[in-house]
Amino acid sequence: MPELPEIETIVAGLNRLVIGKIIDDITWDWAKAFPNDPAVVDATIGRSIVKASRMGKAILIDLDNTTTILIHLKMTGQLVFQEADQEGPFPDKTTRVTLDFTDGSLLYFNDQRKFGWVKILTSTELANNEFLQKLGPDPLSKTFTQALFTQRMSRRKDTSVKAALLDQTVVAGLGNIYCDEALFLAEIMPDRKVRTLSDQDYRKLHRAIRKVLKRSVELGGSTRRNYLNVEGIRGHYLDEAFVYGRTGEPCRVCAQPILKIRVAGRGTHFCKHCQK
DNA sequence: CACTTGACCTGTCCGC
DNA sequence: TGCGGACAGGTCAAGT
Repeated sequence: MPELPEIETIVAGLNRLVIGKIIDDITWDWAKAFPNDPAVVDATIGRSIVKASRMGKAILIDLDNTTTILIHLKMTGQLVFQEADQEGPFPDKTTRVTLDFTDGSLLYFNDQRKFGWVKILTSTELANNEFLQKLGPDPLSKTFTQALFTQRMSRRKDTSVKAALLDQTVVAGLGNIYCDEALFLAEIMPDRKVRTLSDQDYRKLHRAIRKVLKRSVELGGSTRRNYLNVEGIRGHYLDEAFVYGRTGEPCRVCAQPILKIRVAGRGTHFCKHCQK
């Protein structure tokens, strides 16, 4: 699902809606989505939510007992909040985990494809989490300099630019949509080998990544099928996407039809005329 | 170590 | 209308 802009939107929503709420109960219907020791779950009841944050595409919800609820939405996960007196479409058959708060409000973790998960971790377990430790720089942070980007990419010289961008240890937060969009803006063919990139290509790509992610955050992310923010609302980036999901439609720059191929095992959209 | 592919799941869409 | 296959916003474990 959700890539950096969608996760950023969700985290902002959590910080607006669930801070200070006290967990009254946790229920789940799919064990793999909630792989936690019963004693740890028990210890979480009665704890309150301190803050939400993001590392790449992972969501962190800190509790007041120094534990953190770590969530990955994978392809089709959603986190949807519901007020006590509110009517909503959830829970439904995709609801995997439900957090009940003491004031009667709820937070649903829904996931059609069952790839995502919710894990309760101690501060030590969080600090030692290998996936989080290995994440590359966050493209929206000041640490994401062009020099660091180039250096990280250079570990993947023999693969396609697209495969390198999808590698979360190179840059944290890009997925299939924003890779295609950034490569269009940078005028680079997705199947180019990393080793063929010039200094100018790196400059354009670094800039394009930041630009497209910032724009999508402004528009609340992208909704293709499943993505919803915490308030159950869709994102609108795809209304103005350059290539993603626009196969056969005219390029917004040159009017040639957008093409779709397979790169790094993923559907990949591009403009043959604009990208080299 | 780096690269590619299949697996994890459910649902939808497209061609016959 | 039904059915099979491909594909869908991600990551990990295997294989080479």
